[in-house]
Amino acid sequence: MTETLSKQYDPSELEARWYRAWDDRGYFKADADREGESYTIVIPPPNITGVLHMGHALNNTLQDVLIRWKRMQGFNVLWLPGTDHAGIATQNRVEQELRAEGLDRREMGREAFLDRVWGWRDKYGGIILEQLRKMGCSCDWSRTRFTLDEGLSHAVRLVFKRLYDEGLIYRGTYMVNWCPKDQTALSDDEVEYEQVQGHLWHIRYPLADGATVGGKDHIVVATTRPETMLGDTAVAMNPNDARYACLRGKACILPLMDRRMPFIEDDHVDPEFGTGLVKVTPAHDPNDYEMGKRHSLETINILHPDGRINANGGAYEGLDRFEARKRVVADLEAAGLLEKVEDHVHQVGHSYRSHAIVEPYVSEQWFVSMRPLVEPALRAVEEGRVRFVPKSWENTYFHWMRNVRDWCISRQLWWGHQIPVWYCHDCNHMTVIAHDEKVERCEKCGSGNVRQDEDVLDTWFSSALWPFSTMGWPEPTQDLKAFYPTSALLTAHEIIFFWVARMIMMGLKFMDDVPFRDVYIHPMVFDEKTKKKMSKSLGNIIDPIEMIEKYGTDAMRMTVCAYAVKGSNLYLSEERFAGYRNFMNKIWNSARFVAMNTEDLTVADLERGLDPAGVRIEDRWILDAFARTVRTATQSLADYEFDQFVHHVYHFVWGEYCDWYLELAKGRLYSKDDGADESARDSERAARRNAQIVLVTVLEGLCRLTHPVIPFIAEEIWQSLRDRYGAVAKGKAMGPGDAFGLGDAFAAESVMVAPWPDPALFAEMSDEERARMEMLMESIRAVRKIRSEMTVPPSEPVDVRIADEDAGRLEFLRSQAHHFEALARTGSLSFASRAEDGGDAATTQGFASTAVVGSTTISVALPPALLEAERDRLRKEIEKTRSLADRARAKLSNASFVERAPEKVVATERDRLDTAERQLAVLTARLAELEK
RNA sequence: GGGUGGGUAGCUCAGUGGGAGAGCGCUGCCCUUACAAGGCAGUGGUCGGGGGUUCAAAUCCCUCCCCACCCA
Repeated sequence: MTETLSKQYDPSELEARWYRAWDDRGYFKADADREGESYTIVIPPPNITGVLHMGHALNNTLQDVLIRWKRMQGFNVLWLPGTDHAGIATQNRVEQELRAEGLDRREMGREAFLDRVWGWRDKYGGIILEQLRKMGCSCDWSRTRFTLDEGLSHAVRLVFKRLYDEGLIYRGTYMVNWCPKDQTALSDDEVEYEQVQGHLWHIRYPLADGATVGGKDHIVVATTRPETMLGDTAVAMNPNDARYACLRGKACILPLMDRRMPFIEDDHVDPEFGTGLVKVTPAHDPNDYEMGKRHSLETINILHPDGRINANGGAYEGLDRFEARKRVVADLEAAGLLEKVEDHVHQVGHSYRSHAIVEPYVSEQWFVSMRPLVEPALRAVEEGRVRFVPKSWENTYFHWMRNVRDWCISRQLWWGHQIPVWYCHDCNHMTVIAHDEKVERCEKCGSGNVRQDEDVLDTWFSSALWPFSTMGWPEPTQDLKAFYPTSALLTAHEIIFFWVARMIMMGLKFMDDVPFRDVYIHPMVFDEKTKKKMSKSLGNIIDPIEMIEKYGTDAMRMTVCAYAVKGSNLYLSEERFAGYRNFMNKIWNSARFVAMNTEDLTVADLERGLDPAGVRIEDRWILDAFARTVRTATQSLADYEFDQFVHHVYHFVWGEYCDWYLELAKGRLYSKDDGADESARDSERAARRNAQIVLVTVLEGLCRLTHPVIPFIAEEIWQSLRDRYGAVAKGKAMGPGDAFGLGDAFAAESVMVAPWPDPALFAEMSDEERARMEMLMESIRAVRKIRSEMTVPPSEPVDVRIADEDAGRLEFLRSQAHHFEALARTGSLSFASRAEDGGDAATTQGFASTAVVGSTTISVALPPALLEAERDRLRKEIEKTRSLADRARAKLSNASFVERAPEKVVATERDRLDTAERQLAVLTARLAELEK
């Protein structure tokens, strides 16, 4: 498809092209009839009102990484996408539009309004799914679901009916959280508590019938919401509070309302708080509501549903609750009844949707009885049938589950699943049905005088069914059989209560099995500069689409994976994205390098494989490093350690493949086969071919390994390789013992459906050999370091002498002389078997700078002018080495260390001391010479 | 008030009993024919404070301080 890789890495062009190709070829589609183990994820359905933010980008990238990885591993994969109708948010959005047009939903009626919302949804509700495509998400779009789809709505009604029939759903008048702005009830979880700087007003309530306490004719109560006094019906004290024992049986007069109220005694009153006396407002405070029930107090509701004071508020009728507060306080002050006002910081509940202050409000609502559902859901996690990752989130889950109250599920909205209950006006019977037909007659008395409940269900009620309602439940579909329970759920911790816990309950209740095996809780996205959660109102948003346009999708994906550290927040700034765009550029250019240097490499060459005679240590080293990278990186994915996966890949690509292997291979690649005799030319050609084979093999494997995170660039490069080497026979061994599986990989038409790289196909090297390779690299680095510290211009060759008493090491280094020339730009290179001979290198110029690598002494010839600089360098080096030696010596001279520490540790310490002392000897001797 | 997580390099974070690490940033040198979105080399840390256990503590225990989030 792609002939050559373009000079410039241009993400936007190739991303669009590949996404279309994958989609056209049907790679995203799951097949429920396929044999084999399945791997399933259902998407946390984004709201239709949403536009993609960084949290979505993270959430969906991680899901796509897992899905692409498992797909390559051969699992029968399903990633099921969809959206959530988001009752309050969507209704608000459309009402806003209406207001701008001077319209009101109540005037237009329910049906017309719902038409309008559906219209809005058809127009805007799919935006976020389009954005997921742009992110490269490999969802099965043919299975896209919406919580208000007919199938899912039927599931909702059926669940409602079954729970109702079992007595687990009930209707009743209770105190709920009320949002006066949206005029609807909210569940406990939909209330967010924010710290607010408020006041504590101390109010005098006169005692009735001329009574006194402590010489005063009034008592004092403290409150943060003075306007609620309009609904007070008692004053409470602790029964053990001796101070107020004399008030027993007495009464007081409620100011402004002139209401006579009893004193009651209740254990819940804290004698330490405030004056030890509390006003009791049963209609507007949850604690007072309970107290009111215990003492049979009158419950006086003083609020209209929109937050204005109603007729029970006397003179304050019609005022908004906040205006009423001001007026009540002013009037109390005027009457001399305001004892004092204190500043008071407290938590105030706000609606998580409208952000209006929530009122405790008594009304008739529908509830789900939680206790019977909680028990099995708790056990599922306790017994490990559902596993939280990181595990610590289990505590959050347990704590919530053990303290949960019944769930208020009715909402005074129109957009949503209307409650499937018909009330009979004649016999008061409730007819509850699951099918989607209008109920004409009461099922009990047959009366046609029936009316459906106006309200809709909490959006989370339908989300709770998502893992099975999306697969066709209650029908026994093939999808359910193949893909339920799902494998993993990925989400942020903020919806563990809203969603995760409820899915577990509903899954166990209606599917008789958990909805997912793993729950991976990923971090929340924060802004690196402000250290705050990204939010529109703070203006600290990083728009993922903008990042994609600037840096490419792959860079965006890799960035969020790199920072998806377990159990931590994710702090992002734009520079991070640029960093990983640079990484894409790096891979791109390494692929170009490979292409430019393998033009004469043929399919037959690859099939013939490595020529054993020409395999070099660096070839084995890079194959070994790649195998190890595959192992550790794969384990990282299995552990949901996306940051570690990125780290391993990054280090291999940049630090090993590019920085070292490509450089080490250049000598062979650039060699002109114009050698003296035929056999020399042949062996040079074989060596060159080996380097080419290794370059291509590792690059191909890298494409497969990185594909889950950076699918586009991986595919582009992989296809460019396949264009040239796709004909390599399947299962063909690539040389003695080196079956890299290249042919098997290219049997796939896309890297997306190619097999996951198998580290066992790459021969790993022994520890000794690896150490040898590392010694070579360290020696090269030692020369470079001296060059750099002595400011020798890069273009100027330096003469180097390498001395080692270990004949094996010396011989090895001698065999690598060409690498010193290429990577450290050495001029004349000589070898000596005695360390003292190192100084000979000086003969050419004036003196030599010395470095010690293990038992090897490396001497770099330098001009006399640098003599003093070298002395300084040596002194520093000696200082460092000496402190190392001292530390080791101190440990070893400690008798209890030698006695009690494991033998291995002691041996390591001895080695350390030996090495340091040997280095010291060489370095101090050199310094002494130079100081002569 | 209760709970959870955390405090390690300028920044973001790994590291959970045996010589303090990564990426980015920063400094110096270099347009060396894959890549200046680059190369080579380097700087940088009383591992929040104090105490303890241990031959040995960033790591385990106690205590204090600070931050974040959740719950009431």
